[in-house]
Amino acid sequence: MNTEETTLTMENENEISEHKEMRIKHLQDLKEKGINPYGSRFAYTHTIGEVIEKYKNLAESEEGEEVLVAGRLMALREHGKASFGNIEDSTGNIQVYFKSNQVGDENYKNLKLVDIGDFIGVKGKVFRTRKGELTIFLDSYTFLSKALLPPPEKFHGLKDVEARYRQRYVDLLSNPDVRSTFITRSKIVSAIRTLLDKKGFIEVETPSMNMIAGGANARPFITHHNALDMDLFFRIATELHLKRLIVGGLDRVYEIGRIFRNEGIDTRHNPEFTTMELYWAYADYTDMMQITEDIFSEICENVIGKTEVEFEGVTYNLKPPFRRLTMEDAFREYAGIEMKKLRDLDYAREMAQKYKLDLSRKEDVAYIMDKVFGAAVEPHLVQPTFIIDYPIELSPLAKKKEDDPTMTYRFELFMANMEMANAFSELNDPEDQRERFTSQMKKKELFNDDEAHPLDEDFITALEYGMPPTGGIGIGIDRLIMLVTGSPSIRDVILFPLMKPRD
RNA sequence: GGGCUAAUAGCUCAGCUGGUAGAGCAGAUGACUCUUAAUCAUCGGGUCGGGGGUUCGAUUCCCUCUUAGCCCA
Repeated sequence: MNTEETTLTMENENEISEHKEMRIKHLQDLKEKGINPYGSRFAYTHTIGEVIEKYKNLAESEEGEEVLVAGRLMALREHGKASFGNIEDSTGNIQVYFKSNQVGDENYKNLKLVDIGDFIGVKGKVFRTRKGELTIFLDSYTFLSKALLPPPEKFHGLKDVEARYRQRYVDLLSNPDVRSTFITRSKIVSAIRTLLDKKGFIEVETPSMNMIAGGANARPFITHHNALDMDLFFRIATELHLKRLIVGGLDRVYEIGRIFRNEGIDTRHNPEFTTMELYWAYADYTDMMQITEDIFSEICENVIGKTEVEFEGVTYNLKPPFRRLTMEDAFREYAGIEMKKLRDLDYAREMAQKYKLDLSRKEDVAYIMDKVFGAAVEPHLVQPTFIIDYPIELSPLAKKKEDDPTMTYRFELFMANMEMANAFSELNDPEDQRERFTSQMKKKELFNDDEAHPLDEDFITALEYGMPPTGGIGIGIDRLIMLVTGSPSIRDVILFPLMKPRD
């Protein structure tokens, strides 16, 4: 397609903005001059960050070596026959100095065809201006790519929340803080891997699409395989496959994986999110508390250099040990409720009413207990707290307690009123597991509960081959990142959060 | 699911009790060879989220839809 056709297509599609029109004109002018606006490989000698680091002590009288640097032009200040600009790459932002009698008259005139947002490659010596700004004194510059659309306002950046999520590329290119959040995200995930690898765990990958979506109580997404003419479910957890691997003799495994839950969207929920699940043979849930403390504190220490994080105006201390509180004690301490009495349906209903809970869908005692806990206790769980020992009905995959078969060896970690982790001593008795699944199925029938755990026959078969006693944990990675980066919404830590289409 | 709020130039935002819109940045043209939110002069840029209603007249008032944010369940 030649230039004229390109322009026509663009103009026909929608009304073209003044800015875009001008930039297309610059593009054409460049082509007419025989300059390719979309260049190719540029062999830079330094990243911008490297130049800044290398010459941070350069004195005003000194002159550095010649460097080649590439980046996006973020600002241009013209002064007749000399101009200052700023170019930026992922490592930093540096000033460049175009001077007519240095780059040559023709090249200097072509600067008119450079727009803010364009990518250029530059060559020149590093020096420091009279005002002390580290600057590259350009001998030449090259066009690397044209930006047909202008970047957002240089001072405020892109503020519109909706636009930031929908067009994350614009958000990223104009807001350095946003880039920094996602770089931190990457560092956190990487630090988790390093820590677990050091502890002898191996990272594995298990299927995202399955015939059965198990490992949690949640509604799955459904998809369809055409060649097999078969419906499949996207995973809602990685648990059941990872435990199969424990059966198979991989004694320490983890997976950092995307999971999908067909539920509402708010500041703490995105339909797809990332969990780290870990299973450790011959360990139990007390070991899981230990490793949770290790992960949270070490990750903080490694990534932000301290074990205190600021989130929504509150300082959280992630230095171990975290407080440990049984669910029973938590009910008593924060709500004055005797948990055992909640097993009485009338009393449970009474409490549900007290906390104005909607019971239209499910009426079973365990469900109410869970909801009452959420309403009466969770708001009090600010600093990191392990809530220990959960009722058996809420924990179909956890081992029951030896001294109380109505309870399981399970804990959840709460912090900032968010559930951050969920762990248990894994149920490894296949007969017990079958009973748990069966009672979940009954719940499904009785209460039309579409979040009840499905029966996974193959998983029971795996347990029949024998699974060692095992401790397992799942950690919500997105929420961990929210905490560490101080991001109030999960959408701030997911690059491309799910958005409803416009219109 | 319910309530509240928001949507105005490419971006950030003003716009009073209704009289068809302004600024800054960005852009164009010109001046300027050490500026850095450069400066100065001139100029262009808007289906005021979509649809409907009230009115002589609606960005403004009413209804409705869409999207987003916050709070509640």
